[in-house]
Amino acid sequence: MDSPTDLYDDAAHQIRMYTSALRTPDLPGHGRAPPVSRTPDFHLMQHLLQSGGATQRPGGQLHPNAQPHNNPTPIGRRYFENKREGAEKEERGPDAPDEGGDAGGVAGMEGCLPGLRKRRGGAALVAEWSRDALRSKRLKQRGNAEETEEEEEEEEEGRGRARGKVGEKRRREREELKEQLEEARGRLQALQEKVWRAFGEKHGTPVDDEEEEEEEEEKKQQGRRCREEKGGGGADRPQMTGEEEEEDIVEGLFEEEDEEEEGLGRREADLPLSLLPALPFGGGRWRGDREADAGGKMGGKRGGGGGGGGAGGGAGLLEGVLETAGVWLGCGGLVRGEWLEGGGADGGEAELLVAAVGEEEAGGGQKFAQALKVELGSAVARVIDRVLRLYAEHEGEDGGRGRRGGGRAGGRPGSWMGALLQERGGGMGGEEEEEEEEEEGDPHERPRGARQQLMKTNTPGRWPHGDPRPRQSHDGNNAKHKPGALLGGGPPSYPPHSAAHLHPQHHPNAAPHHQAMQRAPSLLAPPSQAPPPPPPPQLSLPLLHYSMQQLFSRALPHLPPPSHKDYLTSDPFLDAFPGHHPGFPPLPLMGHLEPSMGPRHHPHPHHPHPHHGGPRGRDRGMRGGGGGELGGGGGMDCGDMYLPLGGISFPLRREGLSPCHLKKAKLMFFYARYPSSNTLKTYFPDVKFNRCVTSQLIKWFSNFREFFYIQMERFARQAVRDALTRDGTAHLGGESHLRMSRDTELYRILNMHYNKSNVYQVPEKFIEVAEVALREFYSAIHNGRDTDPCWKKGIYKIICKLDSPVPDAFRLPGCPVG
DNA sequence: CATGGTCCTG
DNA sequence: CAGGACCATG
Repeated sequence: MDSPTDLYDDAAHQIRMYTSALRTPDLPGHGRAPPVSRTPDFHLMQHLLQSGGATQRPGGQLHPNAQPHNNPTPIGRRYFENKREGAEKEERGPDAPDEGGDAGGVAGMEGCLPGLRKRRGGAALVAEWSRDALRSKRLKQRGNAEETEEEEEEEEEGRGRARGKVGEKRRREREELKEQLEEARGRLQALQEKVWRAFGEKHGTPVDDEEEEEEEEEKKQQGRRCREEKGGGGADRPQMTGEEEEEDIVEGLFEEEDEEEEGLGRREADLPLSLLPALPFGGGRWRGDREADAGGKMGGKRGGGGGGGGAGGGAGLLEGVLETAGVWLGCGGLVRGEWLEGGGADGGEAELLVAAVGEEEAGGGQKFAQALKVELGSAVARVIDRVLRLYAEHEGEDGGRGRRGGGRAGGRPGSWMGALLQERGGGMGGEEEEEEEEEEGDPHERPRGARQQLMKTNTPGRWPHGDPRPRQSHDGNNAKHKPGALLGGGPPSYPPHSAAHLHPQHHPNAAPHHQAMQRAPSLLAPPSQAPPPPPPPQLSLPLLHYSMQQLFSRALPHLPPPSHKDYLTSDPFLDAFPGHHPGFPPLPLMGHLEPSMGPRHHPHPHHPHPHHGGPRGRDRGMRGGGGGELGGGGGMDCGDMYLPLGGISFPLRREGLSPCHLKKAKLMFFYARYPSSNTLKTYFPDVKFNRCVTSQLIKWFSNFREFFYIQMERFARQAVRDALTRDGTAHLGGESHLRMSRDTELYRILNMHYNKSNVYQVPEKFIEVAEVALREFYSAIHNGRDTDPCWKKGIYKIICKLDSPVPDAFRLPGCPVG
C-alpha cells in the first residue's frame, strides 16, 4: 500500500497533528483543501522525517493491542493512546481530507500533548528543550513577529479573505504556546537553581531574563563573527561549556528524582510531549502558497538560483532549506569545531541559531524554523549520543551480561530457519513464505531488485526462460560454471585449518573478546515456537525514548524498574552492546522501538528524492562526487558529530560517504544483506543522498555480499573436500559440523572484514545466516549443483530472506561504535 | 530509462 | 572497494 502512513513514525504523526492544528484551512486561492497529506509542507515534513528513521510500517503497524503492553506507566499509556489516536486518524489514508478541519486538528493536538500543560517539574532535559523553545520563541517574537503577523494578515487580506477567525485562532494558540513556554521556563529556572544550589553554583549564576537577553545578543554577535571569520568564534562564551551543561543535565536528573517520586514513567511520557510543542513546524509560514513565495525568495537569493522560485513549491522550499544549510555550514570552522568536540554542541547550535536568525531579514521564517530544528534536534542528539557513550564506556566494565542474545533470537529464527532447512533441496521455489517475520500486508518491502531478481528463478539454478546460461555465456570469463573454479580449484592455503574449523565442537569460552552465546542455536532444531508476534510498531521519537530510558536507568539505578512484563524480550541494540547495565532488564521500549523493523521498509511512495528538482540538483559525475569527500572531514566523522537527529533536521547532512559510514554499513551488513536503498537512507540521516551516493552505498553492500558469498563458497568447498577425504561419504543430512561458531576461522575472517575493530558484537543472527549460507553452499557443491551456471541464485534467494532488522541505534548519525 | 543486482577486473 | 559490463525489472 502506498500510503504515506508508511512513512511516518509517530513523531511524524504528532508533529503533523500539531501542524495541522495550527494550520489554517486551505488557503483561499486554492479553492479546495489539498489532502492533508499532500500539502506542500507535507512533502517537506516527510523529507524531514523520513530519514529520521522511524519509517512507519504500513498502517497495520500500529497494533493497538501491542502498544499498551509496552507502556509500563499509566502516563506512558496515555501518551501512547494519544499517539494512537493520531495514528488512526492517519490511517484513513493519504487522501483522506482532514475532515475535522481545525477543530479536529486541535483536538488531536491537545490529545497528543497531554503533558504540555500538566507537566510539572520535568527533568532537566525537558527544561533544556523548553528553554530552547523559549529562546526560539523570543527570537521569533523579536525577529519575526511583526513581519510574520503582518505579512500573514496582509496576505490574508490581500485575498479579501474572511479568515480573521482563523487568524484569531492561531494567535490564540500562539498565545497559549507562549504561556506554556513561559511556564516551562519558570520550571527550568527553578530546576537550575536547585542544581546550582546543590553544587555550589559552580557553573555560574542562574539565567534570568536579562542575562538571557544579553546572552542572545552576544550570540548574535558571535554568530556574525562566525560568519565573517568562518571559525573560531563562540569559544569564548562566558557560559558553561557544553560538557558542563551536559553534566548539569544529568545531575538534574538525579536531583529531580530525589524530589519527585513520580518515577520514570512520567518523564518518559512527558519528555517527547514537551518537545513537540516546541517544534517549529507549526510556526506559521510554512503553509500553502506561502511556501512558494518562500521558495522563490530563497532560491532567488542563491546564486544562479533564479529559477528556484519557478521550479515549483517543494523544490523551491527544499532548495531554500539546503541553502540555509549552506549558510550555516559557512560557519564551518566553528560548527565543526564545536560540534565535533563533542561537548560544545550548545555553543555550536547557538551559533547556528544565531546565524540563521541573522539571515532572518532576508530569508524569512524558514530559516528560523530550521535553526530551531537544529537546536532542538541537536539537544536530543546530544542526549542520545551521551547514551551511546555510556554504552561504550560500560562495555568494557560490565564483564558479562548474562542475558545477551536472548529474547528474540530465541524465538525468531526457528520458524524460518526450520522452514528453509526443510525446504532445502526441494527447491524452495515454493511461494514466498518469506514474510514470516514481516508484518501483514507489506509484501514488497523486500529490497525490490534483489527479491525480484532472485525470485525470477523460481527453482534455484534455473532461469525462467529456461535459458541455462543467462549471462555468463557471454561474460567471456566465465569461470563460474566450473565447479571450484571460483576458488581456483580449491583454497590455496585458505582455510588455514581444515573444515574442522567450521565446527570446533565445544569451546566453553569460544570467543574471548565477547561473551559468546552460551546456547548455540541449533540450525536443525525444529521451529518449536510459533512465529514471533508482530513486533511492536515503531513510534514516535523512538530513539529519544530509548535514550531517555537508558539515561534514567543509568542515572537512577535505585529506582525499581517497571514491571517485567512490560519489557520486550530482547533488544537488538543490547545484543550489540553487551555492556548494558547489568542490573537491569532491557528497557521498556514504550512500544517505540520496533525491533523487527529494520531493513524492510516500505518503499517510499513519493519519497522526497534526494535530488530535489532544482538547478543544482544534478549529480556530479559518477564517483568523485560522492566519494570525493571521503575522509575529507579529517576525522570529523565517527559519531562525534552532533548532528541533529535526521528526522528533525537535516541541514548539516554531508554529501558523500565517509569511512565511518563504510564502517557503519559493514556493521549493518550483519543484520541486512540486502537492504533497499530507501532503507539505507533512513540509516544514514547525516548523509545527503543523491544518486551517486545511493549507488555507492548499494555498491558497498553488493561488495559485502560478494565477499560474504566468496567466503562461504570457499569454506563450503573446503568442507566438502574434507568430508570426502575423511570418509568418502559426506553426510548431507548431518551437516551439524557445518557451523560457524565464534571461534572458527570463517568467523574470524568475516569478523575481520565487517568488524575490523572488533568493537561490535557480531549478532547471533548473522552467525546463523552465515551457517545457512555455508550449508547451502555445501549442499549445492556436494550435490554437484554448482555445475549449473546459476547455481548460486537459489542460495542468494535464501540468504536474501534472512535479513533481520537493523537496530535503531544505527539510525543515528555516525557510527554506533565510533 | 532508472534502479539494482551479479560478476569480473583492477 | 570502485568501475564497468551486463542483465532484469517496473
